[in-house]
Amino acid sequence: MPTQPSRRETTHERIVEVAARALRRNGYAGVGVADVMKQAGLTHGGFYAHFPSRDALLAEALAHAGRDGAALMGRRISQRQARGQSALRALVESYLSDTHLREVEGGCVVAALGSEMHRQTPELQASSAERVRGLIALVQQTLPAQGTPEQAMVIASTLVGTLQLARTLGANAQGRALLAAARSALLAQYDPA
Amino acid sequence: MPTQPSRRETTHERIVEVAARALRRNGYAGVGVADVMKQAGLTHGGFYAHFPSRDALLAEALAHAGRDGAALMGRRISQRQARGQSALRALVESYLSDTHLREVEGGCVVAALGSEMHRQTPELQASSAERVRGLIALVQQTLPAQGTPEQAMVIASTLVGTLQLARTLGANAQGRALLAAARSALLAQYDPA
DNA sequence: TGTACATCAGTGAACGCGCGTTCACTGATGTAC
DNA sequence: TGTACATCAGTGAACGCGCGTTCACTGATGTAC
Repeated sequence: MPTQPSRRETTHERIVEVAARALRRNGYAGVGVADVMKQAGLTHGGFYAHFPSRDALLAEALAHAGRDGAALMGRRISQRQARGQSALRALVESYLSDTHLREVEGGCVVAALGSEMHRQTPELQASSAERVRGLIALVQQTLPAQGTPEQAMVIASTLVGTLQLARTLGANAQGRALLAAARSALLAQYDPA
Repeated sequence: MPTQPSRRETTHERIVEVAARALRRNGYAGVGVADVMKQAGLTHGGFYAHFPSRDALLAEALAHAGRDGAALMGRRISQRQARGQSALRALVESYLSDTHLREVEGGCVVAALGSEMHRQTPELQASSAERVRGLIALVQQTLPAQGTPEQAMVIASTLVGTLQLARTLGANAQGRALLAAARSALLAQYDPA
């Protein structure tokens, strides 16, 4: 059985969770040590008992955000599959939903940080590339057996690009029209049910 | 005939050009007043004779980057069309080229800033949305007459998402494979020549 | 069970640095006569 | 054409502020006996 986490571990985890949300909401530059600590109910002085540097926090937060977003997406896909949707349709409709459009801080980290990823330190870049491969793998899992890796890559790219452009246009008719267009195009091509 | 620009106007333009490149290379947070002025061959003190604030510079730089990227893409598309490619193929192969993968600071501003756009001030957001609509319009122009606005939206989203994910994977085999996958998928579907 | 002590998580003041912004000043350009 | 003056673009020192980081200290938790 797993030993129950110490107070220190609980706090550490809470800081990372807060940072993982701040990272998606505000971007890399928007994650401040004092701010994160305050949101975790602590003072900023204690930070360096948990992390050697702000960069180390970012690395943990990025990995956490990846797991977090994937877990949420996984739950939503399962719900839709339980209602009889194909795996691919469940993914496309979850990812390109109005909910995901608005919910940046709990959503897909690749969509939230896509254009900033290649500007980070080598460590963060490597971890970011891992997040991208994870998203492609998630898409691949929803494809039927004859689905190719190339198809998974293209679908993942379209999902990310659509969500970003829709967020830029805003959570209004324009943004929603963009989501709707991508949903029907993807489903028409890859899920002709 | 156009009056020739004053010294002041020439300098102003030079600052904006430098900022437009810095913006795409480093993101919004990576554009520093002192840095831009230095790259423009000036000292930072003179900045406020040209712009009321750093934000005002960002607004001009964003618009400039949009025109700049579109102009470059336009030239490349024309070159390819002159060699007999269809407009759509020319766009897809230019946008998803290895060159564009590496050339962030002179390339498409929507790809360079996509995930940061919705976090900016209302003025910058509005201008960013304009850049997105501009990209969609550019795609629309390359579609055959029966092409729909929805198709243009989806293609634009795929282009942006693919370029970002490829840049995150790196200018190596992985990144290039992603570009190649999207090129052939888009051409197979929308340009069955 | 109770007492004394060690360990540990967190506090809050202070630091150095970079950045946006301001401003008095300089040197060059242009204009009046 | 030449001189005197006004205008203007750019300089460089200085400012205030926020942020990452450090550190001496406190109060609570746990351990030894």
